[in-house]
Amino acid sequence: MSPYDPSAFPPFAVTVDLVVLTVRSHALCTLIVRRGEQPYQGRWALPGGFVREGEDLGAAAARELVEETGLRAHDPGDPPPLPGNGAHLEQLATYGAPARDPRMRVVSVAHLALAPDLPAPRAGGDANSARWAPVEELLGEAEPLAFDHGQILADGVERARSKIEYSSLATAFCPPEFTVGELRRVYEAVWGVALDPRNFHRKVTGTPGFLVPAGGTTTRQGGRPAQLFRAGGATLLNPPMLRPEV
Amino acid sequence: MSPYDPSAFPPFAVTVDLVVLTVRSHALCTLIVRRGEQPYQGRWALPGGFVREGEDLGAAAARELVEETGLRAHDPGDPPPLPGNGAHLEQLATYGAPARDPRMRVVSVAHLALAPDLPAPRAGGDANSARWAPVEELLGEAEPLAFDHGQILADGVERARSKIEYSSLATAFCPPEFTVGELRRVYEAVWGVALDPRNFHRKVTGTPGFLVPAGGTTTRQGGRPAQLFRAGGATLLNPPMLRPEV
DNA sequence: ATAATAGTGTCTCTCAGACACTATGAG
DNA sequence: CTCATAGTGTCTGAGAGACACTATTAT
Repeated sequence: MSPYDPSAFPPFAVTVDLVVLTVRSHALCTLIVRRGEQPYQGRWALPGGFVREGEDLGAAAARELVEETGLRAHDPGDPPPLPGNGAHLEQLATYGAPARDPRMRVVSVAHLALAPDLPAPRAGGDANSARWAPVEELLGEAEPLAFDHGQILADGVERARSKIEYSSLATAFCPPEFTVGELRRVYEAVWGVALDPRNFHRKVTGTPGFLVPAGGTTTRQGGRPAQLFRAGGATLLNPPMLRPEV
Repeated sequence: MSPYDPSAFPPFAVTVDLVVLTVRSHALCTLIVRRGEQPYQGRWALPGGFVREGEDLGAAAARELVEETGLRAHDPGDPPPLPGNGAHLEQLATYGAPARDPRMRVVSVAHLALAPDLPAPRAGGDANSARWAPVEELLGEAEPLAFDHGQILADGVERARSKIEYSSLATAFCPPEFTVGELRRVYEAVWGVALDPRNFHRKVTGTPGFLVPAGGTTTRQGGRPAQLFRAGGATLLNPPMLRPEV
């Protein structure tokens, strides 16, 4: 069969939706915006928008990320261009059920972004129209997100949970310089479990290339001053960090 | 920002492309078809086609799979509806670079299918227009696939290679009843390495729920008769099978 | 002083990798 | 017989989990 006949094909709208995850006060949170129009008017939804003509999918996701958060994305392999102001961005999955939008046929290419805590939502500058919400309460049945965004969020959270097992991606949730304890609290928040601080310390400092000493110390967590580290070049964790009770 | 304005959006064509993998005579192979029209006329490409109006993305991929191979797909969680005639099918990634098709804006939702060896290509019944090719030679630079299909194939192969580490997906390459040695040869072909038969045997038979005895034995590999097994209910392998030299 | 967090050392148990050895068929 | 593959047992070393213990700050 020939791949297609360019003169006859059904037209689709293509959008990108973003699952932006961060860790705020010991909880995994995601960015949601309030819909101003029908359908699902007034309901919370994931940020997103059209892919423009001549725009690549990843570029559209990066543009939306800047518009919604001010965060500049960098590709998985590259280091952050501006230290402390970069976010990890990767394609998640594509959602195209025929009736997922009641008005027309829309295919959405969802992307997953991981960011440190710093930025406050600034969609329209209105705190009532955008906020960080704990994923725990969004995935409950109380007030579901618009469209199929609940499913997209669940898929994004599961991707993040599994990927920090075997990669250094958890450092994307941290500021440029961070302590072992802060990194451990990221794992604990994302997985929702408690990890042994001693074993965690031995594991991450003993994996070559995972962490590199940044030189200083900090007491911002209280207690004995902790060494500061930067993310090392190693992107693959072998052997992986083990998620308890799986 | 509002997700979109339904009156003004650039139109896209949406297709599905298939990376169909199987193991033939100790080599990981993929299904390719010869293009009959411009662009890339006469070049080999991945099978694929338009998503129809009112058709879900996964349904379009399953339809293309039946058209190209006669294989019926089943969802990851479910057992094969017809024993021996099912293939694993899952979404891989979406490719939408603006110039990936010179004629118009096409977004392709690539899918990955894993199938046992049995079927012969039957696209148009013409052996010259469809064939199983070892991925090794397709990923070399000799005669690249049309469009960005070389990249799609590489991504699909990498997905398969990593996923059989921590899941029971390798059984999707096997007939409904298979021996431990046949399963081992699947791992060896997909990873391109040699595995110790004794340690492999101990690992897979010692993992609860991975394999269930089917009752009989076979000597189709020569040597001492081997027990036949079916894939068990366990889909997640914990601890995972380790890929050597990583 | 106490509380809090950082960091080290030590024990045990599981498991991967290496490999000797036995079992059972085909020729 | 030989050869091929199936299957079991045993040793060793790496590493995860549990947890005692010390170190260094704030209050």
